[in-house]
Amino acid sequence: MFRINPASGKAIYEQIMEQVKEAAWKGYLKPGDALPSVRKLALSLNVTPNTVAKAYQLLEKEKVIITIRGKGAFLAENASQEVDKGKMQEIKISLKEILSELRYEGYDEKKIASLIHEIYQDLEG
Amino acid sequence: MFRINPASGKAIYEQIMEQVKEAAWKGYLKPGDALPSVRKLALSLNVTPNTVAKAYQLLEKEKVIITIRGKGAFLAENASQEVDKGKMQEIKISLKEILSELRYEGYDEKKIASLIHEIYQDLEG
Amino acid sequence: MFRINPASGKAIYEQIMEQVKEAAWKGYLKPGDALPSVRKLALSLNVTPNTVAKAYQLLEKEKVIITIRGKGAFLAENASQEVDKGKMQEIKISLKEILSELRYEGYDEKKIASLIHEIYQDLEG
Amino acid sequence: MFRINPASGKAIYEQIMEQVKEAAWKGYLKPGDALPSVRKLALSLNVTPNTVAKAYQLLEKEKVIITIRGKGAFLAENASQEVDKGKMQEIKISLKEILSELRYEGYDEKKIASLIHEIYQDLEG
DNA sequence: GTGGTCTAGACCACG
DNA sequence: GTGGTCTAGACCACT
Repeated sequence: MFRINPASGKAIYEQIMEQVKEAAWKGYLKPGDALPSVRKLALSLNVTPNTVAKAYQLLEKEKVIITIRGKGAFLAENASQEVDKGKMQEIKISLKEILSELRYEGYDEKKIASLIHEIYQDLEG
Repeated sequence: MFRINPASGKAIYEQIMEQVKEAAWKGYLKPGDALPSVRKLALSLNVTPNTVAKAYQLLEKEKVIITIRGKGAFLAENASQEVDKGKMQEIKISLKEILSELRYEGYDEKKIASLIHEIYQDLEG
Repeated sequence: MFRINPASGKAIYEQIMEQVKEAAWKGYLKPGDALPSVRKLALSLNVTPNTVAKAYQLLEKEKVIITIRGKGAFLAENASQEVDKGKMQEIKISLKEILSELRYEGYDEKKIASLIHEIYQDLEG
Repeated sequence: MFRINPASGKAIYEQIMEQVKEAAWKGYLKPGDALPSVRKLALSLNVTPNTVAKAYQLLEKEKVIITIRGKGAFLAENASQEVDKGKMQEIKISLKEILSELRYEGYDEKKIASLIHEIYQDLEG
């Protein structure tokens, strides 16, 4: 269900968090749905349970999931709202960094716009 | 000349690198201009010279500056002229991911273009 | 596993980098293999961990190894597979200069080929 | 007469030494010929006289030139022999390093030989 | 004065 | 345990 890339530079627990959020966001997981147990997910990702547990704890803090002792973790009722809230800000920050890089590579606003157009068309295709 | 924020979460040497690039882009530094010496910048930023040196060495690897032993560091003549192919590909991939996410968020090309414009203006400030 | 010569004139971190590359080339290290940890290698070479870390970080920039926080450093999967274009051009330029000098020394293509062969055999040993 | 590149990474005094040796070797300077004075050369290279003086002193140590107080520096009678002596060893070392790099980039002896051939033909052309 | 390298030690995040 | 970063101080070569 989830995939991680240990060599990506990003912390594994963050990758797990992102994947849960993405699943919630794209509708693969709906409010009330059960998440895989810490142990099972740890096994399937070939990671220590500690790492998965950390991701789940942080997700609960962000009110994306709810954990019930002895039963497991479930997607919160208003998870997608919570997810959306942070998402746009993250996207904007990433976009800002990339634009800054592009600018340094000699791209002015016009060239950037044209690049964006090109990539967007690529997505549609 | 440069400012860093030790509490920003980003490594100091990375912040220095970004500021040099930004100064180059905004024209505060022109090709051939001398950068502040490692020691002086370290003093003014209240950082150890090692940290500044690390930033400068990485900038030299990226061909943003040229350092000459015993003389100092200077903005490279062709800074940002020849676009780094490998880097551009990385940037395009990141951009593609972000655009893809934006589309999920319901952004069409027009809204994306407007968002880009907004962020770009922000960078100029 | 690795040996350095502090009196060789070459920087220690460069020697480490070369030795890793050599081990990769000679097959002592295969893609995915773990490198000795920064601290262990530092101990066995009688160097500070910083020096080893510098070598490893530069090797990662060159995509020779992959480091994973908390796990260690590993030989990259595609080490030496995709040839670095920029680097190849630098190598060719150097080679051209050397061949030019050899020609001045009176070496014709045949003698050069024989010299190359001799040095190459030397490397293998 | 001489050209240096302050950004080449090589020490300037070494570059001057190499250029004198090259001039001797290629016959531009013959035994007994006067070298430019320290001050004049320093001026024309836009370098401090100290740097030129250092190069000349080392060249005298290597018996490539002879300096006479109040008169200047002159190419030694047997300069080209002295020059040749060290030259081949330097070339071999450089060649070894380059072959090592090539090997790491995935070139086996056959590919190296073919590359050498190609570059050699280029020189002839 | 300049940058390049190294040491010895520390703290942090991650697994 | 791992690597990533930073500090404080040292020595060196070069200009």
